[in-house]
Amino acid sequence: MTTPFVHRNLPRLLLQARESVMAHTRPGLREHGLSDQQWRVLRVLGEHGVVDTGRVAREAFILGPSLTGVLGRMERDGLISRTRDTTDQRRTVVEPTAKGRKAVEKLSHSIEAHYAFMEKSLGKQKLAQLYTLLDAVIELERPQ
Amino acid sequence: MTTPFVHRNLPRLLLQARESVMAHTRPGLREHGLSDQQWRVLRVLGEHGVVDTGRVAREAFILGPSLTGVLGRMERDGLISRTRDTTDQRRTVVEPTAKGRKAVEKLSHSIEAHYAFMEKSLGKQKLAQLYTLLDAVIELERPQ
DNA sequence: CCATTTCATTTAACATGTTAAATAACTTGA
DNA sequence: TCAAGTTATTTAACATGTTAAATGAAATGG
Repeated sequence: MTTPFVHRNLPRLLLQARESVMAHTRPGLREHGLSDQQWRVLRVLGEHGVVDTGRVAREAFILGPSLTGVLGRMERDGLISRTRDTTDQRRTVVEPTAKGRKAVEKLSHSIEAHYAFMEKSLGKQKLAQLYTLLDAVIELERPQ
Repeated sequence: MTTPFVHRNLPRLLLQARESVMAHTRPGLREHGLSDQQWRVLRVLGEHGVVDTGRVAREAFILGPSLTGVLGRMERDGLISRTRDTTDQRRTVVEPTAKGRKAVEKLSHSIEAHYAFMEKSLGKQKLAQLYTLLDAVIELERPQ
């Protein structure tokens, strides 16, 4: 039996690229005591202020059950607060604390600087091209 | 405080693209009782036959401690066998069983078919372009 | 108005990711 | 040759991913 693979390994390549980008961001996150996932949550909160859990899950790309734990630890660490939605008691509403907002404020600057670095070293066009191609790949398998 | 983010969220985009591709592959893997990681291991074994754990870890992009568990369950499920390297007793050598090889054989076909589909719907050039851009991003942060 | 259905989140059980420390086997230099 | 350093893998402890089932609160139709 010969090697049955002809093409590059796309999932692995995507995983590796992601790791490569995060390798740059992670040290900053860790300085603030944040995991990757906690940062994703904070980023969503930084964009929208007060958000229900469902939306956090969608935008941070974290599954519900996983998010339950993440939010629990973030609350424990004083990064967010959770309350029940008064109009719909099924929903949980999440809000960053002052500490959480401060982390977003500081980290967002260094992350934007990283994008500037990538635009410079890779080329602004190529980066835009990458976004477009990734969007296209995502669109390929969209259900319905 | 205004929204502090200007750029697209590249790590999230990469994660989403990966999920999108895997969404197509996963059902086939599950039919064979394979997790994503188990498939990555089998793919490496399909490419090299007999490999030591360290190389599996590198090529399947799985950290050592994580791999220990994955290989344990794969051995339990009759997909691989493990032996000590005779010349260097520190190393563990991994080999696919007949069952494991059969899974690689079958799945590699449907996965190659998926690449054909992506080349057709996205364009062969664009896919190649995506590979190139991802390689460039990976190269950006290479240490040393 | 209430039984049924739908929806949002959590719990449970197991697999995997991640870092640090432990183990065990090689390697090296005095 | 042997103590010290290095390398490969595993163990430990905790965080996260993943699927199915449970819980509890709207919504809906008869």
